[in-house]
Amino acid sequence: MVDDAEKKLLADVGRRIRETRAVQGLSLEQLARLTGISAPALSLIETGKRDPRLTTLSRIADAMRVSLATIIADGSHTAKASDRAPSGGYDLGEYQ
Amino acid sequence: MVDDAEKKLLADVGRRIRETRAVQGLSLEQLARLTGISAPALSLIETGKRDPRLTTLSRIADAMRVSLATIIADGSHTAKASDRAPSGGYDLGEYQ
DNA sequence: AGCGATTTTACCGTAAAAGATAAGATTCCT
DNA sequence: AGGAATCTTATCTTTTACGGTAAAATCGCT
Repeated sequence: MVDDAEKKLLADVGRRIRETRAVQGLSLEQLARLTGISAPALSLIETGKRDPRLTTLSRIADAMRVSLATIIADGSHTAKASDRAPSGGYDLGEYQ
Repeated sequence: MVDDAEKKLLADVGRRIRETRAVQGLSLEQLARLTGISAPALSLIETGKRDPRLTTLSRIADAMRVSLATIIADGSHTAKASDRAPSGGYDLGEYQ
């Protein structure tokens, strides 16, 4: 996680979790009990300082009764799956 | 990761990654070069034997030019975000 | 069957996630 | 201002992801 786009991703996901939690009026302590994830760990995730595992995100989404997609919702290629990034960094080149 | 639903989640996500990779005609070795994730690690993820970090999934999605949502696409509450799980396991009870 | 490519598995080392706990720092009250 | 709840940060321990490498296993091929 040295990358810059990755830091943004973590920050965005964390912000969405925090917003969802706020809407439901849950404290970190309450969400910790519901998920089995400690409050300090949740805090780190919500503030984008930790790179959570897939099942960790899943437990958070489940506890708050929202889809994983709701929490992740990446801004980049968000839907169609048929969009070509014009020149987005990687180039398959000789491979493929 | 002792849970059963979590093992299913990892298996599902792994299967989707493998399918996407197959469609694009990439080998593990090629995807490894594109993502910076080793081929053995990718193999473990695709076979549901590893619980990947968020940025790891993101790098895989980016390399294959698909959205994170495409790869994750949880089956449970998959979209609307306004669906109430009738009694899906957790009960907020006194909290909330 | 045999060969090459691809994939899986095993082992080791490093880094980082996650739990527990405690101590600060904030925020929100009255 | 003072106090309580909430959130953040730090430290320590355990677990696990990840890379590298190498060895098996599997899967086309002709």
